Amino acid sequence: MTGNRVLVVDDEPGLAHALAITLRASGWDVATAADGASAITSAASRAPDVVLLDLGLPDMSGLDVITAIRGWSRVPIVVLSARQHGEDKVDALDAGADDYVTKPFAMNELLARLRAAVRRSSVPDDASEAVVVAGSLTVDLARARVLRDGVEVRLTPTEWSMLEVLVRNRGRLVGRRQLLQEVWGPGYSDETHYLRVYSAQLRRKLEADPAHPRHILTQPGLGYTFEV
Amino acid sequence: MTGNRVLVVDDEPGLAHALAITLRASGWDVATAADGASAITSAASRAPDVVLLDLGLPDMSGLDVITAIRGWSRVPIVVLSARQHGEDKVDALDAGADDYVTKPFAMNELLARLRAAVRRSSVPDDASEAVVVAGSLTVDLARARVLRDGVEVRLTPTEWSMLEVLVRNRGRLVGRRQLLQEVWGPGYSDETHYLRVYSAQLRRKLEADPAHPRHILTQPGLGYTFEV
DNA sequence: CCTCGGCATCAGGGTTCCGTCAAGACGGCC
DNA sequence: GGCCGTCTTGACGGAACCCTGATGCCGAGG
Repeated sequence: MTGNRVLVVDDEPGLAHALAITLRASGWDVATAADGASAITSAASRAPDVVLLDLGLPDMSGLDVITAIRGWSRVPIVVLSARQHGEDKVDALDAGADDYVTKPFAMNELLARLRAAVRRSSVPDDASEAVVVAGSLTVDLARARVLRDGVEVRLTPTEWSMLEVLVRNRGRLVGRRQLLQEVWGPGYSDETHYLRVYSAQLRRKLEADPAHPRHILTQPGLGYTFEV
Repeated sequence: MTGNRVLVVDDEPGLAHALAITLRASGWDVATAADGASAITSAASRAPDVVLLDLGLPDMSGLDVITAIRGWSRVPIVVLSARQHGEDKVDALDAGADDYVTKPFAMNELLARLRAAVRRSSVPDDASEAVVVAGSLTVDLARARVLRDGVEVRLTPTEWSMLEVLVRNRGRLVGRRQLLQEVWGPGYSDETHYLRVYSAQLRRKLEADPAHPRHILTQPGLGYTFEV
């Protein structure tokens, strides 16, 4: 776990300093930023392995920082926030954050979550020859085919498109809006009914027990996740 | 994987810098270009092993850059784009790009695709594999001949061209647009009717039961696949 | 207790897509 | 010029698919 780069974004010098010391002691290569603008440029120029982002910044909203970084990078973002309520937790995760830690926090927990975030993101995705196996399901992204218990399952174009997006983002939350845009195109961001219809069809074709799915999971209010 | 040369074409300094750092850390020899004109000249003078091209350039369309490079070089081109929807993905692949990565992307995925692109380009077609046997069918790609149950089947030039594309991509999905472009050339991307006519003719000549084909399979809404 | 919003499921109708046949259009060759 | 194989284009039946509305379920909130 040594040598991984973390970008710490926090405007409180004391906390930022404490975090930097602790992280360096754990073998991290630490860079810091005190505001949103420098956080974005630093994320671009230094290519960190994970970003630790405090939502309370002086110059801009933490959500905008997430959105800006997500404009081009999938680097894992772990959010740090004082808010107790789940309101902005949902917003942050929807904007593209990977995990969420509420202040006050235990340093051990924070370290564990950073490690977990890096571990998840380091799963390579060689799409040109990708065959994803999830239980009795086999999804061949190159051939556009799905096998269930070894037999081919016939999917319609829209079903396949939706499954493809979910599988390419396997293990990650795919927001309702993102899913709608990637499958149906821009302008369909609010047709959430489509998602229900097609997730149900996919589950009927792919899940052993469609009422209790094990792979195509609903994250209420957020979106869907494909679990391996 | 060391020593391979990559040309990074991106007009965002931050992102280009981040890409250069990450690629160098992975053993690539990196050159950069910030606009389309210098990208083309650099591709010509430096002869990179792969080109990583951001579609959003200031001076010219990314598609024109692809077309220009394809005018004299077969270097693999991996396209980077902000668009979520597959609209210009199809355009880029039709113009001659080899692969496509959508922002936001995971660095691991990008590295994997670059490696895959170089690997594919460095493995020329092996003459020993130029004869493909599928059931009672034998397709000789080098001699442009087809045998069915040992007797030669006479194909028209267009029929052979379509079969050749399918067989060279045997086991993989060949998209409708890709098929049309490779057989009829650019500008025929929407003439899907041709595909129906010629797939029917090929099936009549090659399949034992043309109504229930075992080799030339259609994937509704997507394209065709040759199955061995 | 009732309402309300989000999710899952089902069914039908309009539309698109595929396969098929066949008639012109085109071009090479004698 | 006429013949012949090939390519293009049109028409049509049937199947598959996509969208949409209706209904029921569940949990949150008043």
